[in-house]
Amino acid sequence: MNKMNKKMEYALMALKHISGKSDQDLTSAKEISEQMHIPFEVMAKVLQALASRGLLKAEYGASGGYVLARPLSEVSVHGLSEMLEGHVALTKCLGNDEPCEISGTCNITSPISNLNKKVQEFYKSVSLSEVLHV
Amino acid sequence: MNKMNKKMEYALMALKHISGKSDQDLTSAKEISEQMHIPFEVMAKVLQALASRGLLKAEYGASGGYVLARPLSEVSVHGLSEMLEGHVALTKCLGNDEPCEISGTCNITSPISNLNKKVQEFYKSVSLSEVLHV
DNA sequence: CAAAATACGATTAAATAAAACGTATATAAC
DNA sequence: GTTATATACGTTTTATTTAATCGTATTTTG
Repeated sequence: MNKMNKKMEYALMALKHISGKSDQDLTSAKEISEQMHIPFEVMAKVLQALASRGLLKAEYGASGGYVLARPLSEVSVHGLSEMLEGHVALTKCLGNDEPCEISGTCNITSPISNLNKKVQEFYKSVSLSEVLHV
Repeated sequence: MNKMNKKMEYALMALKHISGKSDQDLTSAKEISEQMHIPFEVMAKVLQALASRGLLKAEYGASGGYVLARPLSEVSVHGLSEMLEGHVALTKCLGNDEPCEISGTCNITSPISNLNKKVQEFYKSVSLSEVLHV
């Protein structure tokens, strides 16, 4: 129940790291992965995901790297997890892609849906700048 | 990030089922597992866990079963997940049993701890009666 | 052109969760 | 008392999910 995954941890570490630098100072995936002792390939993918969703801006080529594209105060924890994982929900059946095998006899369809909504609202209410103290 | 596990789902289903009956009407693990199409052994363990933590009262023998021991308004979602999983936290490093391999270079120790506290407070604020509409 | 960076699909490995198995114990019905 | 049915609980196996690795392409600086 309710555990954070590595992608999320790595993303928070990277954002904390990047937000401590000036806008002209690019940060490479290698730089973060080495300083934080995180596998390079995994860190790179996390940064790519954040860049493709518009939170970071990527510069190609040698001496390239990433820089913040939006202020962290504008992005919530929920927003970040959506950038990394797409649709986020308490259970698979809420994603409506898979109808769930026991949906015919399930007696908590509505309760789960309501709780899910509450949880999402909570995570939407917490900004990244608040979490990271930046 | 933030997914509910099966134990939790099964527990909510069982509590919803049990709470719809009178205090004299015992509910067996078999009854719930068959009606909800949940593996009997798994359902049985969930009920045992809830009984050992005082949320349910167990009656032995033929015609035995479970009955609510405490009102659901007194127990939170956080409380329920603790009954099923013990210590609950966003990350393993917060459980302080395992010190985490990158703790020396981790730059989000305090942010994670603060976020974890907020999340726990949120889940403590939601009662089971509220979730289950009982 | 060579070096160093992002981009991204595919595969493999590790960790976790879920389910199944086996046995013991308690109690009601007969 | 014997049988049937229930809880109790530790162990093992299987399935699923997550994390990490591999391989290759593209871009840009020097």
